[in-house]
Amino acid sequence: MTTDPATDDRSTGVPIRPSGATLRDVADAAGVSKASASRALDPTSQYVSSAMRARVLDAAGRLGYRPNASARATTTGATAMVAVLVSDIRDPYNAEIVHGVIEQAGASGLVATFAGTDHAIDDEIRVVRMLRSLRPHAMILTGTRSGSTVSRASLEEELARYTQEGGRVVIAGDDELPFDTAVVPRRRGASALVAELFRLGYRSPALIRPDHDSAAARRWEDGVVEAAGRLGMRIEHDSVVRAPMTRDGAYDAAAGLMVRRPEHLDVVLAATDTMAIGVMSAMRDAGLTPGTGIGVAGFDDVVGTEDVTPGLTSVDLALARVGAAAVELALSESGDRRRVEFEPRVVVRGTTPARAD
Amino acid sequence: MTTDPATDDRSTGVPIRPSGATLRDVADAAGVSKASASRALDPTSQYVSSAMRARVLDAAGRLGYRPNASARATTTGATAMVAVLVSDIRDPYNAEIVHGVIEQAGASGLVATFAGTDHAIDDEIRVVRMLRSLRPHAMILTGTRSGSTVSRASLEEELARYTQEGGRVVIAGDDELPFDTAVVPRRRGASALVAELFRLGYRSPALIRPDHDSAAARRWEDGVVEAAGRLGMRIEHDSVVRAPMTRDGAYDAAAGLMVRRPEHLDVVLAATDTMAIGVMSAMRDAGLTPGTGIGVAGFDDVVGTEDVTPGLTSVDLALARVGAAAVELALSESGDRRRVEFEPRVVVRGTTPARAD
DNA sequence: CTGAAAGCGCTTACAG
DNA sequence: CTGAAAGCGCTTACAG
Repeated sequence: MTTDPATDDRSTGVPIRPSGATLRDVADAAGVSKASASRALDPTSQYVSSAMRARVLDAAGRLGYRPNASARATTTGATAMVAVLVSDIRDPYNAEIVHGVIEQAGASGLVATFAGTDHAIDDEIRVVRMLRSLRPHAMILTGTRSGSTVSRASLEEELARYTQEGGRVVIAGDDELPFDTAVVPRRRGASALVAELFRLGYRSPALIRPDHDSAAARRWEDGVVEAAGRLGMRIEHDSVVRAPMTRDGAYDAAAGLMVRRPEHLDVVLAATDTMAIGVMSAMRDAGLTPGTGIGVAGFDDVVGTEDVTPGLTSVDLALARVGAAAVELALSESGDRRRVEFEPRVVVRGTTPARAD
Repeated sequence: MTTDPATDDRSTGVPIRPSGATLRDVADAAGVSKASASRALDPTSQYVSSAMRARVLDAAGRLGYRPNASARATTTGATAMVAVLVSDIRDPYNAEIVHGVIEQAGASGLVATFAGTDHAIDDEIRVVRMLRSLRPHAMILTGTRSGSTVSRASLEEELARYTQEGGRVVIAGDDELPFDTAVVPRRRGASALVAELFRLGYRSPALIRPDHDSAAARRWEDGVVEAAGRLGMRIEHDSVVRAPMTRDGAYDAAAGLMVRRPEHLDVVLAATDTMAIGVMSAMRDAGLTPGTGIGVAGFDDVVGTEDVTPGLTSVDLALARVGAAAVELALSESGDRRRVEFEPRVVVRGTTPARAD
């Protein structure tokens, strides 16, 4: 499906529509020129008599006038829009970021447009090409992407073209493409979690991590290991277990861990909340109560962890704020590449009470 | 925050952008007129010599030309876009529908735009007004909405204005606004579930339903009751329990139910999968195994029910297809109000084995 | 099959 | 403070 870059995408069978009231109509109804009507409708325009503005506003209201954004955009050169490329909107992680984008875009008077890319870089290239037509102020890339090095180069090239046209590109997620980035603070969050657990008296963690090697999983593990090393906590080699990134995968891994029970083990860290819930079940089925004796902590705080008992300690990555920050980056000028990262918030709940000793 | 309908929303501080190659540039590079270039780029245009088309396509490719969608839209009158109003994208139920919309829109050569409305009708009115500026081909409303009767009337009025301009309005969800609707088959799905359970030998269900009176909850209960009545299954009065729509809410309700244990109870139906998972926990904690003796069934099949053991019987509402169908409704002509509804799919898993008797 | 011209609905210098 | 005019980048009859 190699689309010729020059091929057009007109005529999708979409019918032409009649339009509503136009600036001309408003001007006529108010008895002024189009130019004046345009100025009266622009809240930032200075030189307009309030009498005329009132007349124009009144006429516009009566006619239900809405400015034609396309016409405006062909005049001004760009659409008041940010385009978001998201791998899969059904992933709650992405949905949270997207939510932040929508909110912030709305607050900034922009509309947000989305295109799915199904994790494939080749898809993204196609989508970027399509979106360039809309002349959005910015494109925001979120979610993970996988593809060959060649594809990656083509994607960067297509994005570069877009920036040469004056567009802005912002990444919301991992810091791996050469553009402004609103970072999802995985590494920092994992470190903060470990530091907090240390403060609560925990000393010997086990890790349940996904068995695939995603950037996300790697950053979580890096953060954990970094903080543990710094604080002098020991992570035994056999206390790092790989498992499928599901509740059941983590259940099995944790069940095995509970049988072996490494000597000083006092807390199990799972790479996601969903996995942590599997860990809790495995502990229960092994006759243990999470938080009593051995603690449990998750990561991401995006699924309904408030629903489990006892409450699951986790890390809030402020994903909605990441999305909002991406929009802000897109709207502010910049000379060189920028990077914003929020402080993640460790949320201590019942699964990691302070240890008595 | 009553926005004057006539007030403009220009000048959000968004900078003007330079643009890329233009049709003029392509025409010049190919040595033809703008008109010819335009036709050559239009795959449906008949009267173009293939020699010229080749030259133009080549030039466009070299220049990285992308047609300006805004200019095209001001010429043709409408944007190749569907606008989706969604109450909260973080709700997996909505995310699934939205996913279907994005896919189908992409396949139809349209882009999809989203605006959040936070469940409030007044918000939706504001958003519809804003979106009208974009002249999208259609607006798709999804998710639940709450608001006064007055607000509801204003919303319908604003939407009517939009349809008068030639726009199309489609609902993806419950059948309660006077527009084309892609129905989420809750009622039908609940009936089908009960029929299937009947076939498997179940005769005495208990119901755990949300304690608030949403349209969704009502439709589920209606479907259950209808099928049960039709099949001669009895639902005892004290076997319908209201509970908060969370795992824990359902847990408590089910725990109470297990203590009382209505005489012939053989299956517990929960209004959502999340609630069903709470029911399963309560049963376990009461020393029972879900599916052995008493069955459990959820609804929606949207959360990761494949992760629980035994697998949870549920109903797949085909939400992505609902989203896709909404786009299709938006693109096809219609005289009067239409309504499409898919057959939901009952997914039988380990929690409801066939009963021996 | 191809080109010159008009027009879509707006905004923005440029003159008053 | 107000208006006439030009221009944004396209598409589409209308003549060749």
